[in-house]
Amino acid sequence: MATLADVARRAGVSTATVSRIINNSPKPVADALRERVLAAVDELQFVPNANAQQLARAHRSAVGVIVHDVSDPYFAEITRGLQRVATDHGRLVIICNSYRDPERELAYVDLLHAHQTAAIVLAGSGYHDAPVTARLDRKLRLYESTGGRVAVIGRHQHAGDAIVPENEHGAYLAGDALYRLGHTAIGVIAGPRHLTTTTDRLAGLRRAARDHGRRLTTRHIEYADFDRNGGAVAAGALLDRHPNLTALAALNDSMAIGALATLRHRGLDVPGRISLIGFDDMPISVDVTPALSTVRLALEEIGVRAMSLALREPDGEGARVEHATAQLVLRDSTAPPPGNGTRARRPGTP
Amino acid sequence: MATLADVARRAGVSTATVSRIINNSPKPVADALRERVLAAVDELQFVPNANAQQLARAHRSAVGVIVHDVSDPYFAEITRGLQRVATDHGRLVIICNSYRDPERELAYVDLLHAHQTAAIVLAGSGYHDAPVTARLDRKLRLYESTGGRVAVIGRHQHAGDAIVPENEHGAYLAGDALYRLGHTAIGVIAGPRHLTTTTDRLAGLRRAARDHGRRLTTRHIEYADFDRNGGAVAAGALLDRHPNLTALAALNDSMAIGALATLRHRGLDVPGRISLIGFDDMPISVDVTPALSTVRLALEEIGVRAMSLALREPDGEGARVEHATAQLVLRDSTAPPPGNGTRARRPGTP
DNA sequence: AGCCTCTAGGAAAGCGCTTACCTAGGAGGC
DNA sequence: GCCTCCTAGGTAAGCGCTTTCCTAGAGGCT
Repeated sequence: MATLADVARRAGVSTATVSRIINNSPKPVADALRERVLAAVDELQFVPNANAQQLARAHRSAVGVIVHDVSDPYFAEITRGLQRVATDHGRLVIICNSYRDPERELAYVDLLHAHQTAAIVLAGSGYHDAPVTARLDRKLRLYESTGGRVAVIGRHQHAGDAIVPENEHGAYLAGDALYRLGHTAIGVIAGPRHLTTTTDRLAGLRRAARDHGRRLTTRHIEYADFDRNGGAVAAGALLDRHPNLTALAALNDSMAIGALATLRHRGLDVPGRISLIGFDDMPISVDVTPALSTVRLALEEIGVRAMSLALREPDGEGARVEHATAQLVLRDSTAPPPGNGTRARRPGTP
Repeated sequence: MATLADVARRAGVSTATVSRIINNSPKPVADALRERVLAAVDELQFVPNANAQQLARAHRSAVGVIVHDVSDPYFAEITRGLQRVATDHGRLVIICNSYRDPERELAYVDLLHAHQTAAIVLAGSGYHDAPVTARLDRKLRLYESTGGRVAVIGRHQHAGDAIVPENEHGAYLAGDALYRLGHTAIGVIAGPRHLTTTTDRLAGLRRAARDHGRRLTTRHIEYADFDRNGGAVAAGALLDRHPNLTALAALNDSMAIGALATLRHRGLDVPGRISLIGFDDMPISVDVTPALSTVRLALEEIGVRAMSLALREPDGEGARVEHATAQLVLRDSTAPPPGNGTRARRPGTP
């Protein structure tokens, strides 16, 4: 493996000169020399050792991203936004999947810290687990104290800047839409209990119920994994328990799509017999049949904004918190309950 | 930022001892010392500088993954497999999106090389661009010559081990199935011309046509981007050109789903009026209506196998090439053409 | 012609770690 | 009781770069 010194020897110059040339530093270098060095670099197929560069240089460059799971479309979208901005700034992105395991998340923070990344973006729900949260917080602060930048997506606590999606408000919108359509027997397909996203969205649904003079009982809520299969299973459980449900609200689109499969399987027409609404507005949600009513979170844009925060120069004004708006998107999976005279309300896709 | 030396000073020992303790090297250390050091590490919140470690250490640890786009479900699935194996081996994965740009791919190979990753996994179609391919090849070989391991997915050329999906064979199966159902007017929604995956799959379709005494004319092929929108546009173009098509073969599922949207939009019943078949069997393909007939590639497994290759000890027997089998999955989007007496053949989902 | 000022390029000191090699002291053998 | 052999721990030489500081020579000025 060729080193800087090899190149220098080959070109008959000092390592300092080679270094200046390959990093095209402002220091002027004679053209003849420059060419000789470049030729040597080429002949030796020299690739500078990035670890050595990082060590010797003061500034940091790469940025780390910790998400629950990139292969989940929700995070895939966010990640796309994160990447775009990072790439535009010439930054390398290191993506880490925590698979919703807080311990792994902690380990990754250490790891990114150790690798001297310029920033860490933490995307995904927080946990209802005080000790873990506190530990995370400490690590993040420590990282910040060494000059690292932190941006979190979707959690309130912790250090650094934050993008917080309107989870409560969005869920309120979804619930409100269902009640307005005339539904009274609504089942909720919730995510894992220990995730704050679950409780935030549930809270919105509860508030909508209250506003319509109803209450969401625990027996109408089924907790499951935030994925397709979780949704399928939860829908089944809910239906077994309350055969007369006329609407299902899923706390994300993946679960809603799973629920849709269960409903289809059981021969329940959507939205004729039962309405279904999701959350997130994943790209695929328009392609299922019926097209899914949902709450839109501009996922890619959230990524873009988060990375912009992570890359901004700290202005000494402390952490910045931005909200990401949620927006109701009524498509074809919601309608008035059967037997309700109200005429179908189908604003369609905007 | 605390360094090893700070910890050593604090604990009143040498840096060598601290290093040994935090890396729990085999060298024995008295318990009293170990505790003192660990306490110091804790008090100082010491996080070792990974760059310095990498530089000083001989062995490499992280592995780099270059994919076209993680947010594309095809790559998301593969990546999931890659990650799982890497994590099981305690390796950090660095994911890089090339966004199908060969130049960016080249740059990422350099970058991963520079960062001294232990292996590079390159996933995604190759390019019909000899100069670029040659450059990539050279870079990869250079990387290998410095001890890096290389594994590629879905391309024939290049250095290192390879997993090659049966693109030609899979497409043959799809085409064959359509012809057997009695279709004669088949339109093909192809990916970008310069990708080898496109030409490989097209070749399979061509062979199927030949075997059934037909020919695939260029006018029956529409090239587009390998994504949902590409499929939607291409389907429209094809239908405009040949209104009597009774079947559409898309070269991947994303395009097929886009095509489905166009067909729905135009009021063409699938599969009653027109059949549709995809390729890849993405998880979402069962959830669209009608459920998509397709060719299954065990994506996650491909990722698992690729990472296993990348992490294996080179055995001196040279590059290993493994094939990933393609398997026909007939679901609800394919049927005999309208007016054909043959009774519907619907093996359903396995 | 002599002196001063620039400028291009080199020497060398780190960056924060790992590890081969060395040393001092204690245990054990005779 | 002295010598040898371990062993726990320390010393210091790198790993491959960047960058500060320095030097030598060229050119300009009077």
